[in-house]
Amino acid sequence: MAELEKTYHPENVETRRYEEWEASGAFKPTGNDNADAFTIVIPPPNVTGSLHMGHALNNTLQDILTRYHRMRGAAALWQTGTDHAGIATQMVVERMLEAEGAKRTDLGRDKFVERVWEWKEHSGGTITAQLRRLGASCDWSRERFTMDEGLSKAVLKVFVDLYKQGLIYRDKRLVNWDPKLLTAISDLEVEQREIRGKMWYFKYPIDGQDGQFITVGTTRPETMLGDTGVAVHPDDERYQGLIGQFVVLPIVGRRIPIFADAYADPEKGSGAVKITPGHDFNDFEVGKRAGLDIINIFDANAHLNENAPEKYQGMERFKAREVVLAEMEELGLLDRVEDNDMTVPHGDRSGVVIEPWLMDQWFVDAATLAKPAIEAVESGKTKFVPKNWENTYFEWMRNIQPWCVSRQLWWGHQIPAWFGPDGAVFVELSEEEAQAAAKAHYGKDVALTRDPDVLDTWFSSALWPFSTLGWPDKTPELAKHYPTDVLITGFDIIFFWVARMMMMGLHFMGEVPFHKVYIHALVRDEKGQKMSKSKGNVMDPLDLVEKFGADALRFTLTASAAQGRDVKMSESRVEGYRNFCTKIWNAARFCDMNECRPVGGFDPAAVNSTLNRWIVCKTADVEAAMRGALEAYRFNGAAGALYSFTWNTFCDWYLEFAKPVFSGSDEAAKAETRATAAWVLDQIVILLHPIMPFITEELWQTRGNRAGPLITTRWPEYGAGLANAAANQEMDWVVRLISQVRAVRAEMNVPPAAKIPLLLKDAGEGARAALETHKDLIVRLARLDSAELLAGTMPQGAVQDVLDEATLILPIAGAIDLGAEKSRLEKEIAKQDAEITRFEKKLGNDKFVANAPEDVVETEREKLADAQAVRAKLKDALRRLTAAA
RNA sequence: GGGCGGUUAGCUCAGCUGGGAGAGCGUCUGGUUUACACCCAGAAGGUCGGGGGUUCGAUUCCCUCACCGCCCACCA
Repeated sequence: MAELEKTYHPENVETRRYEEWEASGAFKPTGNDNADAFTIVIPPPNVTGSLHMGHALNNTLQDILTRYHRMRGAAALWQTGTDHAGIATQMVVERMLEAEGAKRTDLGRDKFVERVWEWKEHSGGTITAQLRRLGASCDWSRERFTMDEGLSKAVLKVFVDLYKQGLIYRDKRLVNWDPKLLTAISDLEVEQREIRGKMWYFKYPIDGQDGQFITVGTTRPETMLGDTGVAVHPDDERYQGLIGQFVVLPIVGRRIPIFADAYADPEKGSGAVKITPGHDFNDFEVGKRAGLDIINIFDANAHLNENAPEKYQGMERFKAREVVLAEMEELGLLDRVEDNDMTVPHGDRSGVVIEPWLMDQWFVDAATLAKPAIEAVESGKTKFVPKNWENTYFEWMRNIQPWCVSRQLWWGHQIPAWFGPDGAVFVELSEEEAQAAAKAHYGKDVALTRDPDVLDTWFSSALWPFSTLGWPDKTPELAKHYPTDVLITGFDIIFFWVARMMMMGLHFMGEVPFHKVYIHALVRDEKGQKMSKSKGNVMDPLDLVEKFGADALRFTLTASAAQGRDVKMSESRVEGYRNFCTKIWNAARFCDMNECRPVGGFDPAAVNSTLNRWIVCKTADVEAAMRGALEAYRFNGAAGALYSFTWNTFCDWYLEFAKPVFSGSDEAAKAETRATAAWVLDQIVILLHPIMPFITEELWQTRGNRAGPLITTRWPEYGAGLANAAANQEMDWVVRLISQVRAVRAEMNVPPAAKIPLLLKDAGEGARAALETHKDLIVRLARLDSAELLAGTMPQGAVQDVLDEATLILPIAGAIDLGAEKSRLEKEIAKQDAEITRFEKKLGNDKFVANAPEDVVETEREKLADAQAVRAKLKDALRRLTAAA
């Protein structure tokens, strides 16, 4: 056994252990061919990205589940890869070109895309290296990229199939146009920002009635150049006489109708509203109803185009606003100005104001695809954890809009659509097939032009759970690992990603892509602020890894990951869990020093001493707690149970009690305690491994001759031992432990209720020496009267078990208020009475027995029997207590 | 306008099915005893946001108010 250093140094361990794991193929799901599959697909990080705290949390949780299920014997696959991140990546490379004094358009499409690939090869691996540093045990041999050959094939097939099924179509409608990035974006990529703006009221002269005006309000004066009508509410008394008349649009001189439409709200503004169908989503609908002209006044850069009066042509939109206002004022047509709080759409990548712009784009019929995806969650085929996110999902899915999937970018999957000379479109898997289709259509070969647009990045992400497993080919991986077990992600991409994977998975695979969706919260700084570069409060997970080790960071994130709560990170907490690593390390050192070595064939159920029986029982408890917590996705619960068991139960109590045994002369007790201590430490190492893989692997391998590394050690063999250990424990250990405590006290001349300072003052020489030697333990013993024991150190659910033994414990401990105990017992009995009545009533209800599922009824019967048994025990205890008193 | 979440010790937060008010950090006291000062022992500190209800019993369930945060929609 190698001698352990005094403190644990993660920097000497983590990278080395990780490389060993990866090189040995430990991350591949090949451990057990007959095993059940356990599958997680990673939310593919942007290839341009670097690891932030959200990634660290997200991937730690995935790794915990993967390692946990792998150790439990599953063929665990954590499918990894990265996303091509269309706009983000294109922007990065464009900025690089700018620095070289070049422009994307100078290079041309092919050369540019080549540059992006080059960039990806050189710099795209940052995030995957960082994930390794964190300890992520994903199967790198299966790493995919959304633009690699296989995934691109999947994208093409999905697009073509959906097109031929009528679920993708080309349409001319208003889209969100980003005038900086020069592309359309989807509704989700539009971010509404609060702006303190103004409302300007314009007077529009009525045609043919000098001096008569109708006043309209607007927050965007420049759009008046594209007005083609003025709407008033059909019932609005004020304007009845004007309906059907015309106004002469100032500056432009266009004659446009005043018409009735319920869209105009008499309560708002002047009650009359200018209609600009070309540049406002609502106005577009109103204009369509009223048959208004649609005039587009902007070019792609949101500068005024040839449809605007000459002096405005080429003018930038906000400049045009000023000029319009000045001109209107000069004309005496600016009625008034008011402050107006409003939200203005901005591009989430570019940050500029989004312009509604009329153009041809490709759309996915999301409403049709959403139906089965809604049903799957309604029926529980896919469940969200925490469940309340299902509301968010339903809300969005039930009101889903067509998804604009075409982007005017160069980096991405180019849309497989070709146009003929007359604009007819041919959507096929390849140019050859498109040519063939065109020939069939035209009766001759024609020149085709491919649509230059690419697909929204999220289009390929939507296929991730099956495309990464080989689809459209029928691979063994696809058969074994789809549907995946659980998706772990943040709430911010429920719409972008989760919902779309549900739609695509159900449509193309006929099954949900995952059975569970675990939604974790955002990682914030310690004050609860969202981390952002501009606030300067960003914590780099890699800095924390450097400083405290990956295990400490992982444990911190895990312990903070309470359901439905934001995770607040603070360095002091990471430091605390670094200390926890040291604590474990030193417990192992202590065990080594005392020759506690793993004993082959050790049977935890066969130990004899009270101390050892107790710790074995507690170990079984913590294993059950950890397993239960993980299976309910209560990561913090698992971390908390292991933390307090390791530190408080094992180190503070068990090892302290073990010291007198080790220094004593009872060789048999010594041997058993050594073996037990070694076994418990092994259990701690095993149980902690999913959360803290590095230190546990290091301890596992340095603390004895092992058949293999911990990561590939299978858990069930240990789990069986634990179940056995728990089952064979007698429940009188509390009493026996108290007896032992009393014996130790007696040996040391320590009166049970003594206070330490008093003892020090009054103790005789022998006692003083004992006190000096064993002070910490004695302080603990002094604290450990039966009340403490009752409250703190019992196995779970033990209140009632101990009450059963109350009459035995009470006289021994002698420190308990008998009256209080009596009333407590009486209360417990009353509670059981109530329970019994409730169950009896329920089981006496014929309708319930007849209609409820059998197992439910059976459970109720069991509960009744339990309650009756507990009540009998309580009664007995009460009787004995009364007798004793 | 619709929806979701939060309000527990000085700070950051746990508290799963109603019965003990908790952890870490910080503060104070005492300790370097051969696992650990990244430690040990001990202490102080909370009317679990306000009010009402259900219950033998509410931090926990229901209603309501206040404040904070987030998401969606709308915005002439």
